[in-house]
Amino acid sequence: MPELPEVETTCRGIRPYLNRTIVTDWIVRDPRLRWPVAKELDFLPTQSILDVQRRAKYILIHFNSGTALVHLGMSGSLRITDPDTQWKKHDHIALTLSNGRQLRYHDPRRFGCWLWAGKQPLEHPLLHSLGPEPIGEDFTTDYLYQRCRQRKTPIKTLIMDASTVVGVGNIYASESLFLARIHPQREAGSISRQRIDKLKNTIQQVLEYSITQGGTTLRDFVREDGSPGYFKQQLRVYGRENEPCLRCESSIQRIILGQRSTFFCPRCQS
DNA sequence: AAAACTACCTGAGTGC
DNA sequence: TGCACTCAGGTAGTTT
Repeated sequence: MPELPEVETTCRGIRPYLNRTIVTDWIVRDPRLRWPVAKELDFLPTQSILDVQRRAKYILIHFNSGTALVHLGMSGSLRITDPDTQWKKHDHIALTLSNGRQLRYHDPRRFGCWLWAGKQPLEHPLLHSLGPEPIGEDFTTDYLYQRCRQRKTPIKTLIMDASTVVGVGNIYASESLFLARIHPQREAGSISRQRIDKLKNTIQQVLEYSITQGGTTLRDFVREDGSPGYFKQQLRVYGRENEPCLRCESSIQRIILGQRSTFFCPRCQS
């Protein structure tokens, strides 16, 4: 499931192939994504690609006339291929480039999107009210502590809310809370500033380390060259229900929180 | 304002 | 082998 490290890995992977190329062809085999693929993208051929950036889990591809917003949803991936590579069942979109390569968008569950955001992409409705990047100077202990004040919501729900901080999905939320030794159901407003400081640091460490591993591959995620990410081997609680805690050997528990599976150690996390 | 919940989608896995 | 069913999850949008 693409979370921030997977999107960052994808961005870094495709950027060298896209920057300073010209779009020679734009192919949409199936426009039915979360929202229909934007019709403005039909004008991409002959345009130059200026840069590829990431904001939250959105990939921003900057062309001369504006920016495309690409989201991988839950099962999306982008690969660099040769144009004559056999299409796979859920390859929905392709962007052919002047360097002879092709960018392929694959998304079995079709929860992703390809939208047009014009010349001021950060003002697009999907981007303008997002919280700070977790790996960036705006995500401070004071900020996170203030966001928690008076909030009765479980801390896991709060850190997964993109208006608080972007990029922390279900996997990394469980992992960060384990490392910070905070119970996922703990009321956000009841946590001390010291533990919030610890949590802010563990969120950053987990995400940064996962990026060095190329992200986490559970099922679908592949890098731009088709290879998996290796952070799965580093997961301490996610997906380990009834397995021993790596710290105290208690049985890892799974609960449902905000409709999502949540893993934690009942002894280490209070 | 905040919290809780829904919808969107397909493949994998399970039980009969 | 096949059918019916559940589960997984990012996040915008709706309801309480």
